[in-house]
Amino acid sequence: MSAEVARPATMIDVARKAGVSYQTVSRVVNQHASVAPATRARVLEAIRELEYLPNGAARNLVTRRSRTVGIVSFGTTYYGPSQMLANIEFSFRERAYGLTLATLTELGFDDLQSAVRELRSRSVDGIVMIAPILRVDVDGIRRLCGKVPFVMVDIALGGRLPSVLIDQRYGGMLAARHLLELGHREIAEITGPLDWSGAELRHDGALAVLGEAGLAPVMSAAGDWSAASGYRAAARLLESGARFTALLASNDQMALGAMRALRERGLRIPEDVSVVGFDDVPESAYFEPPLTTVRQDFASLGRASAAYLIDLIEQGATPLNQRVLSPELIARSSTRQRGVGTC
Amino acid sequence: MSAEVARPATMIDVARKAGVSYQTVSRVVNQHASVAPATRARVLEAIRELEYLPNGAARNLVTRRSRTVGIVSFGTTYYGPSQMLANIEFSFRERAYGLTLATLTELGFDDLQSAVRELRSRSVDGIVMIAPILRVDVDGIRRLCGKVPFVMVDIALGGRLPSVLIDQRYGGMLAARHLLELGHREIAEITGPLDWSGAELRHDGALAVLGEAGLAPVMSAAGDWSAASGYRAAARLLESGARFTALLASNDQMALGAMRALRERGLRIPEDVSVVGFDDVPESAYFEPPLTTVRQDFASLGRASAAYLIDLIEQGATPLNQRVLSPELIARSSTRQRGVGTC
DNA sequence: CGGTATGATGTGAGCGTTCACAACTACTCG
DNA sequence: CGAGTAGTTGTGAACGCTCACATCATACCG
Repeated sequence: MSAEVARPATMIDVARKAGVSYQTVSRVVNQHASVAPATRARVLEAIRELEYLPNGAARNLVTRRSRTVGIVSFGTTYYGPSQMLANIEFSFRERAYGLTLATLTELGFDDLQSAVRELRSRSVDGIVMIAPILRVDVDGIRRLCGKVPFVMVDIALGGRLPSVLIDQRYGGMLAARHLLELGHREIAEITGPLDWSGAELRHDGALAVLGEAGLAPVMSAAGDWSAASGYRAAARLLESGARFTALLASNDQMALGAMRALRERGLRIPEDVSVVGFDDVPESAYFEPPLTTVRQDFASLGRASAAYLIDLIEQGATPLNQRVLSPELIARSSTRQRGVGTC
Repeated sequence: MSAEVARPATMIDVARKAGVSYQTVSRVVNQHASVAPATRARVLEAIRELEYLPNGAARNLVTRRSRTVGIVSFGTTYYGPSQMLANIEFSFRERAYGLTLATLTELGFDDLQSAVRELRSRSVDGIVMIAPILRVDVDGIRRLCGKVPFVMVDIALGGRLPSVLIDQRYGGMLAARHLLELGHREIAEITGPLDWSGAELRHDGALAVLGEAGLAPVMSAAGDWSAASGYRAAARLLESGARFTALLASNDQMALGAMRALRERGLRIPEDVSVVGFDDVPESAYFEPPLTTVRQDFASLGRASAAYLIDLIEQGATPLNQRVLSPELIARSSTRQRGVGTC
């Protein structure tokens, strides 16, 4: 009998239909106790008939909470960031938090600032930053977030801000140590773009381990994470005339590109050159040859980040700290004892 | 002199500070014309000092718009979905739309329904569904979305719902035709999980082309998109004793896994077996050998989806239709004329 | 059986904004 | 010089919900 209204049904419409007050409807919707079973049933029926959907904006306005977290991310077309995003997202969903995205187009503080502002104006309950920027203005970020709890992902800040990360410096060390243990002394390196903190840290770790052994990379070239850039970097390395028996690539894609470049010059892997990657993308076990690499467990990272932020949101202040996960060396066939040819 | 308040500043605080009415502040914030330059300056100054941030919830409540679109996605750890998500996201950001995510954990209508409900209660202005589900309940989805405009991405519905897609069936045809042109007659196939519409369509396209030539795949095995599953599928193919000179894989990762399995059995690519992939992941040019594949242009797909949905949001009803992009065959070294050995 | 705890429901107010409208300048022009 | 007009500012109401409190009935206790 009632005319089909253009507006979506409101709580008052439901209340009228069910013959109760709007407050009772609110109680049913929010699963409050003290609603008589019969009343609840009547209300639920009205909700169904009117296709009532609670208006989140109104609710946020009055409660000042949204059960939504904001994610600031960067470079989500790359494997690492996209995996972090997907896993973090999944973990929040499990805990019934909604997600709002703010992707940066470049790695600068200005972009970061407007992203955080936007998220805050959407009244998120917390913020996750997957922003692998190198120079972090610790106080700037704290000021930016104000009272909104936040967690930095994948960035080493020595506990100066709440953060969850995989120790990439250690990963770089693992890779370098592996090559040293195999007897390599002439080691070349393909780094990622050095304004990414991950790239810097991996490089740093490798450098430290080589340094301890009184060594240094025979040469270093920077790529942009892509296989194509790995190919070009390796080509540059070879053309420079540098001699090396092992190559450290800062991610698996660049390692793949580099292996192709090496092979095209008639170098065999691992007989002539050992190659180590980073990330352990699911494909790397199927490369030719299967790639020795450093695994990063993005699923655990996602879970840990979500758990940490939810703690911050729901328990309030915790002692400021960082949670660190360790990467792991996965030895496959792209590395071998120095100077040992095919059997 | 004023006490530092716990609450974030509101429009009224700003108004008081600037000695104007809240409405004037609103005008400044929303860049309305007819505000005297001097007043505007005073207001902006007050905003800066109080670190005022507009409350999005309040704004949404009264305007019934949020300049936010919801994205329903699935399988964002996979290459295709993650690229679609990243590119769609980027395109919306360019047009100053915020994004809210709802990821499905499984491909069912129930999950889809609760995802859409959640997005609607967050009062999104529109919805993008990257849900490569096979069976789509067209009316169900239309009912679910109600008055909220939406666009389906990457799913062929024959124009029954607004959709943007890459013609994957045609992609399957391209791959198969390429192999036929090279003289192959015994063709095996590794499909994706057949409850993904993309997997089904690629398979379908290939089947159609082979059928026209009076052929059919000598054997078919299903994978789950991963390189590991491609490896296992190829192993199954080989163990079955089936003879084939070419292999059609439904994505590049499975092709990679398959190539490894073939090589382990002593088969050379492309001399003994030609292999075609699908997607053209950036790495596939660096596989061993570089992979012939079917390219999908996810950036264009993202742009087209965003543009379409924004049209729908801002212009209102357009003639129901679908926008179709064509994939493209990228011939590399993993395919070759049948029966022509190494030179 | 009066008084009190308990459960179920309703009422008023306010969250921070925008919209529609009103009102007040100061200027222009015949 | 008075009417008209454009530009600038202010006022009241409403958006849909939750919170704090008030109210009412029912049950329980000695």
